[in-house]
Amino acid sequence: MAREDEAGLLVQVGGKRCAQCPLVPYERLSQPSPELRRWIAAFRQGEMRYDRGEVVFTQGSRPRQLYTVLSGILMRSRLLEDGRRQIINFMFPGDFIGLQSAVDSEMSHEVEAVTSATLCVFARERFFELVASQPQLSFDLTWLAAHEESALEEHIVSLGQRNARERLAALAVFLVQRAIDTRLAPDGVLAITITQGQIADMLGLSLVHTNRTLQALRRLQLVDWTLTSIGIPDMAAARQFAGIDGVASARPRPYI
Amino acid sequence: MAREDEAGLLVQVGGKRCAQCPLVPYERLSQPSPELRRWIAAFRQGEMRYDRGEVVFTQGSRPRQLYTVLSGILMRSRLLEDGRRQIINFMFPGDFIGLQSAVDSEMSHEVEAVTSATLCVFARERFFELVASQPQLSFDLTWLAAHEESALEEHIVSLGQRNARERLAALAVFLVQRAIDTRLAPDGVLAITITQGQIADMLGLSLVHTNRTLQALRRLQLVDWTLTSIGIPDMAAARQFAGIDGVASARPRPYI
DNA sequence: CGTCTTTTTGAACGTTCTCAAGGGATGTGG
DNA sequence: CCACATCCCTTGAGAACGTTCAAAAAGACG
Repeated sequence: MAREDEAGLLVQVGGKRCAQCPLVPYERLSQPSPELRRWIAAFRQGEMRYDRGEVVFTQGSRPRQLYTVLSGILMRSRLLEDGRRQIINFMFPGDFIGLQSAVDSEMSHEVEAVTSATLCVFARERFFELVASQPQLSFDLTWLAAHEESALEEHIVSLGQRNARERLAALAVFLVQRAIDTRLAPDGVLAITITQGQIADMLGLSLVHTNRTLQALRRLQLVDWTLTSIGIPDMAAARQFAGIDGVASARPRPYI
Repeated sequence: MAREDEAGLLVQVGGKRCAQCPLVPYERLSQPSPELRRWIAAFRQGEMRYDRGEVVFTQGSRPRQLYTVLSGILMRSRLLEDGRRQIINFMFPGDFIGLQSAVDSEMSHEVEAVTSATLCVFARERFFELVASQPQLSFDLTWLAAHEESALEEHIVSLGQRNARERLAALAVFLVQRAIDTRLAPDGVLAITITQGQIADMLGLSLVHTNRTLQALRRLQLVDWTLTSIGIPDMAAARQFAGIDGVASARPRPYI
């Protein structure tokens, strides 16, 4: 069921053209210049499609591709030798995948699709060329890296300082907010299939305790989280409960 | 006692010349080309020196400078409204400070000196210019961002999956290893003053439990951690105990 | 309809937290 | 040089939070 890690096999060159890139209509993304779009079109290898559960690349591998999420949601997680796993973060449309492989080191994590997803594929070898010729692109890459770092910080704060209820609420807020920002939840409800086992692996809790905590939050009417969707009846109340400062990024996400 | 956040006040332009940059002799850093060094010399504003406990910039600020660590160790931490704080990571010579301010957003954390430290100061406004003219530099920046991300991942794994003893051991290994890599602990002992309260804030543990866990590790002869230094009698045993896979980065750290 | 996955519940146990107090080291001013 | 303040470390004890083991119920899927 797992897809090949190696290049080429599933690349569908000449799928949708860049002219119909699904990211461009996102008004919250900064629009690339026509010239930048020509460059990107020339560099991209094609698109790949993954179904829920399929692995994009494994921990320890050195993929020859870099990816941008065109649609869908993915997650990256780190596996321990004894079988435990820690989910690091989720990835949404516009996110860049493979920062580490861009600089030629082993991936410290694996990436797998959470919903069906399409990725835009670039050749790793041409990364330097791309960055050298398009300084706007390296600036955007820095932007994405800085914001990813900020997201990981927030996760660290959750794991280090928040109790189980606060962690659950913070995760729900984070996911729904990102979904709203990327137009995946126009009505404030995110359709995504996440098992309680996955939540537990994200938040560093046991499955049993995750279940009980989730029930408690449901009883408090703070989150409406089922196997297939996440809803937050009162976003302000949920943020307050989780202890999240209302910091929204002013600048629109860049387009890569 | 806290230093001004504003530009200029404490900048010592014309301190040590770049020709004597303390980072260059590190054989584990990739050496910059003569041309790159000329560029860097032209862009840098000067050096700043901080003593233990002094704050480089605060959470929520928008510093007009970017920094590279020339010597010393710093930490960045995120403060919650109720006074709790979570230490995110430590920074060592060669690290870049201010990725977020490079792309013009608010800093999500504060940075403070843990030992006395000197930083190399650059103007934020000229960041784009620098990246555009020196593609090698944006590549190096990407390298640093990717490795910082990896370090944060490891921290997330600690907080999510490891118990108190394992966390303590993992942190000791991480700090000593980074110190060895940056030549701050030639004999394998790192001279750094870290209180148990700071350890607790890094690992998401209470001060009391941190203290008891530290004693347990001392009894097990796994770490030799006092207020002013960290030693690891048997590195392999400590790594094993903490559950750290022995992954060393092949490529030398870049020089920025 | 049967199988597999996911959720739910109970109960005992263990880790970690909180509260409270004392002790040691260092520094400062009288 | 002593008295006092401050900062950090240490110890005890009860309570809270979260884990583990075990089993059953509820959904999802072919």
